[in-house]
Amino acid sequence: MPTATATCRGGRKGRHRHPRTTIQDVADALGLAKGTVSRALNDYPDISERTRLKVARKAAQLGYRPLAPAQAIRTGRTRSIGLVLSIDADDAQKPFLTDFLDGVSRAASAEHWTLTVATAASESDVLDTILRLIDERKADGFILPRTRVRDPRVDLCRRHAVPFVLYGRVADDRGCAWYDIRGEAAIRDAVLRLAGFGHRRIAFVNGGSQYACSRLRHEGFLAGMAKAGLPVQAELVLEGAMTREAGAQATRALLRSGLPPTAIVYALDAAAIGGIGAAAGLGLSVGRDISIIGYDGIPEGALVSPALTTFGVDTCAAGKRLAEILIESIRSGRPEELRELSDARLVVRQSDGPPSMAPARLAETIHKNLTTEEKDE
Amino acid sequence: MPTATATCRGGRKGRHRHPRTTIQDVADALGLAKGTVSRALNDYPDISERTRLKVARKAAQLGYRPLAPAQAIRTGRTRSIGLVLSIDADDAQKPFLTDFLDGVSRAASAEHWTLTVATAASESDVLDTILRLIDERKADGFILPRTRVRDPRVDLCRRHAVPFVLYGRVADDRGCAWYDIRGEAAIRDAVLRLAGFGHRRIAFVNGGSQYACSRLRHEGFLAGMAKAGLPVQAELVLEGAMTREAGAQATRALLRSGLPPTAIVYALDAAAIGGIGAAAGLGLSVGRDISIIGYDGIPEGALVSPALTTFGVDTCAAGKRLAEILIESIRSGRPEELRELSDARLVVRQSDGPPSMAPARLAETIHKNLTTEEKDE
DNA sequence: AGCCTTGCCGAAACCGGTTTCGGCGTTGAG
DNA sequence: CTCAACGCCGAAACCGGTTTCGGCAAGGCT
Repeated sequence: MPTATATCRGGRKGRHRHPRTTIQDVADALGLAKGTVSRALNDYPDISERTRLKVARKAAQLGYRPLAPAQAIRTGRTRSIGLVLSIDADDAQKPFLTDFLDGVSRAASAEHWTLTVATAASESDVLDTILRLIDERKADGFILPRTRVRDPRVDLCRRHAVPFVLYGRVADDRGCAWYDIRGEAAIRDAVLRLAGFGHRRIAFVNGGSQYACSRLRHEGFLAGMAKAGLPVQAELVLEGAMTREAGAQATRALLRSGLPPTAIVYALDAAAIGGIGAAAGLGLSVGRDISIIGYDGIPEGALVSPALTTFGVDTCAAGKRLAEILIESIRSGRPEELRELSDARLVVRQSDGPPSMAPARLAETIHKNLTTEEKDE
Repeated sequence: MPTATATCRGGRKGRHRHPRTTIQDVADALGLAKGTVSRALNDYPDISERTRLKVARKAAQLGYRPLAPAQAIRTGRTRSIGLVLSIDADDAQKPFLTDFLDGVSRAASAEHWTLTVATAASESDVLDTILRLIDERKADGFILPRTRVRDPRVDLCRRHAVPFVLYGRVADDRGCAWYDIRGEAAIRDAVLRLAGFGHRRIAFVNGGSQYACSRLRHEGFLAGMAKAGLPVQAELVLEGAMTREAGAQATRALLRSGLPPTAIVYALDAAAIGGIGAAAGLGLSVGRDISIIGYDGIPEGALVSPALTTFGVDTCAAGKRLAEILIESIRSGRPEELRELSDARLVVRQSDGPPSMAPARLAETIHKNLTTEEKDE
């Protein structure tokens, strides 16, 4: 056995404070070649069981941990999940993030992977950032949240043959792994719940139409109305309300219209919370005069008054599953087999109930409460 | 010039779908040695300005991006910031996280660094995870949030000579870079504000005593009381309330005591929000009968009723500065020179004001509102 | 003119792993 | 008994960069 160990340890550079056991150290300690140790640790079939065990034991004893970048240079794998967030996005994203990251990084850490997070300032910057991470090989694959109907990030990953998993469904999902919540079912159930209360004029305030989920939720609204036997009035379906303020505006528009709805379903809690404020501002008793149901399950919904009835999404679980799916997809190379749907859970609170009056009387009430200036609008 | 380019591109392996321009490609395109190109790109002094420019231009033209792991293997640097979160922590951490991560990853991305996030399930798991990231060289340095008075993570990083920056101050800060908010000043100002309203019995509900910030905030409370010329009653200082529920409990204990305070300062908004609920539950009008001031500036504080007067921390800016400080510290190697303090900003809302009655009468009011069972406790 | 700098670059070692290739000894079949 | 097949491992190439070392040419100095 050569004296390579001694050579390895102190001899090389005076710089390294901590000696770090390398694969060579393990090999020397056993009188094996480092290539053999590598293959033993990576379960190559041409290593005898006896050697494999010896190596595993010695590696553990020496506390050997392979240097991730050194592995990556040859294998291209870093054991890291990429996540690029766009920060200019609506505040709807905010509450979402905490639980989501919690779930993702928890699942990643469980597999001894890490999560690589980068932030982009705009839509095109997101693509640039993903590309940078791909080129620098800082991530083995990506989680793509908030999918759009036609998502350029998907094209980018496909073009570079980089694995990815979608949080949401996309128009063309060939070769895609994805996970999603059945938002359409939740919205449909919201409509049915309201119809069950006796509401007949039910409005829908949707999010941005570029997002895949908005389209599905819209379909869910239509399905619910159809199943309840109610006609859909075009003027009672609004789009693009992603923030509290936008939700408030949409709500005012609906309530001030000729024949207002007695119930409103929102695609996002943020918008619904804005809606509660707007309705209250018009002198209405939310939960009686006007019923409101949201979707998301953000914690603020429990604090607002009256507390928001909503469909809660387990965002943490979603992040967890997405990470697991991505890792599995990278390992197996078969993304199409990894697709999952989950359901939102109804959280009953105080913002909905049977209508206290018919739309016509509601219109009168609202008009009466308007100040003179407001009437001019 | 040799025909290395052709050899490089297609010839090597049939596997690589995307050809990826390597440093060799750039070198070949210019008829230079790859070592020369590397030195040119890294601003070595022995490269002529003319060559440096030629290389920079050609590299940009070819879209060359160095492979991060390949660089790391020699330099030990990955351009990535490590952040290990412990998920068992109190819910006080939750709202904090979103903005914080936003700030950190934004600053990191601006320097073309990335953020590497891992999650740990317990305190000791945090240390293991940091150690794993160090051993695998997945992070060049760490941001250590929520510092404890005596923090084992600091010892770990020191022992392994890994750069780090603290969010918070620590007992022994030799060789530490840190950033912190003057929480003690905020708590002191809260006391002075209440004293200015005419309060004389002021209580303090602190967070966990293991955290460095709790100690400072306690000092701030004492400083405020001293400056206001008020005596500190030991029974009016409570510790360990990090959650809404714990805050509610502490508040009930204070209010049911013989001579209750007319104002309470909380070290955390979460506890303060719990306190608002508890006080309201005892039939008190928060903002009149009992004044409450929090600290943190979490969004829920604006939604609760009455809205919480608090000291808001710009968590996003904190994350941003921490990332910048860490990067700078890694580059310069002089952490001690990188220490910064910032201030929380008073956010006046409705949960505080002049006292409506003296402590003795307040006690009577509270006692009157208690149900029979509650009185038995 | 001769010599010593100095500026600038090529060549090669190196980093710590992974992967390929070939060879040795053993075994089994012919 | 011979030869092929096989199991198992050593040796070396390789990955894509960084860093060291040495040498050539131009320039300054005596």
